[in-house]
Amino acid sequence: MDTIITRFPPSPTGYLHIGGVRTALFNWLYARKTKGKFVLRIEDTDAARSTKESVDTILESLEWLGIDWDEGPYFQTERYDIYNEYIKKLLESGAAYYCSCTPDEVNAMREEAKAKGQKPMYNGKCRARNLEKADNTVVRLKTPDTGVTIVKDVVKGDTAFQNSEIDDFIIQRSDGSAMYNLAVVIDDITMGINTIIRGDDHLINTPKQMLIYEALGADLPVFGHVPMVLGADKSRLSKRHGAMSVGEYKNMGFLPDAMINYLVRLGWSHGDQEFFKRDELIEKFDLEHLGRSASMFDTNKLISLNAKHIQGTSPEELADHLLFHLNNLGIKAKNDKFTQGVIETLQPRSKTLVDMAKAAEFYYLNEIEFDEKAAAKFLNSDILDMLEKAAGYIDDIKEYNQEELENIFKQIMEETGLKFGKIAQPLRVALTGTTISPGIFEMLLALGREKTVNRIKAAIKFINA
RNA sequence: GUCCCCAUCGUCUAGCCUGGUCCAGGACACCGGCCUUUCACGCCGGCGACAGGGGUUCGAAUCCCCUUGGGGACGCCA
Repeated sequence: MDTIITRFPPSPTGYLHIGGVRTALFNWLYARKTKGKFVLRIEDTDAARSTKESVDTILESLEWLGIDWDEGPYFQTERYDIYNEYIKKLLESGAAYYCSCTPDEVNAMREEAKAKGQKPMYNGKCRARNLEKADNTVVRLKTPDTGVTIVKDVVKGDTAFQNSEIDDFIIQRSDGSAMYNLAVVIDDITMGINTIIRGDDHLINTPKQMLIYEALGADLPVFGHVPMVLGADKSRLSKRHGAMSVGEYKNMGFLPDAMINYLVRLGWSHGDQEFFKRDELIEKFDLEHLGRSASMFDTNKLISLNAKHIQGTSPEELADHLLFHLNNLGIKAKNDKFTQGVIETLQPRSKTLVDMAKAAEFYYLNEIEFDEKAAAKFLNSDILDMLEKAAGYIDDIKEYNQEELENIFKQIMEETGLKFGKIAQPLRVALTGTTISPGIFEMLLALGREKTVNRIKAAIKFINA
């Protein structure tokens, strides 16, 4: 087989949503897996709705997800000359013709067809009129009246469409611009796209597009129509289902790798495996195991996968992503040993990076603010002696490591007669302000000796006040 | 209205193509327990599905038909 060339063609009429990302992912994965090429094309022929901002956010989202492209972005609005060239060919060969019917007239035709219990269609009125180009003429493709067009689809199998169900659709508007179905086909032909994975809302467009390939004598690509992603109520994903854009998921503290893992797994499977690292996805992805039925977006599953990715990613790499969320909390941190140590203590107990950033906050504070209940329960004069000892011993040890710290705890337990829990919990409040934190030793280590001692002293002051 | 697609636990899915190893496996969520210095992680267990009806067959989640349900498309949008 020749080099696989896939593409992702978003229209810049809004942010990049989850369903779009998923099809982008399938195409990207397939290209990467086969060492092929992945082309990015912006379908901006709808002048009224396309915006530069949308293009920017789409590009940003793809970059955040780590979906890179080998060619493009191409813009359809810059390719009108190419489309016109092909439209001219189609006109010359008689495969297309000018039509002067007004929108009102065409509407009437549709109503008429509907009344007869048929699919609403243009009736081919201008087909044999041999009209010349004029101000208000559009160009239509002459489609066959009989026979069937069979879409061979790698995920759905064969689907036959009666040609009588396909009307002479418009390929060029009266203002001279190309319509979607034509632009897509011309682009795919000229860009050498040979594998097209897209949402199954396009399945109905496919026979139309095949007719254009045929009229041009071009080779057909491989088609694969994947089911759409539905909201939790089984309806089409829309704003009322909450977060839709990729950027929102970034803000909610999801890792790009988790996002990718979840989205690919939604509609594709590799036996029972749920967790995939990025490279593993590229290695194992295939077209054979794409599902045929629509699936619903489940945030819970995304969250759990995110937690697993947080656990399975190095602190150093995690830090790059966490800094963004720390910054959102007003914490200026760097990707250094300290932050990496902090992360290590938080990895098993964070489901999102937002959780992690919040839980990490106390490490960076200069002064701890004590939770009222926690302080009332644990910071009282009974433990003054213990805190004094802790501050002193910790300050004195030669090596600030787990072994030494454990020894100190043993010593304090002996000297005070307190059980481990009676020491750990007040200390926890002294150091973090609350009763909830990572394990006492790992936290002590991540905090560092200086902060630890200072905080214990501050707690002593607090009790004495 | 017409055409098209789809149908396994609440959700994501394995199994379906190449019928028997499936009184249907995994994961998320939920519930219980264990572990334990708090919170988590982890571990163990539980709950829970082949949409319905007809065929074909010795045998069907798997093949065929119908019904029902869900989704999509019918634009000088993409």
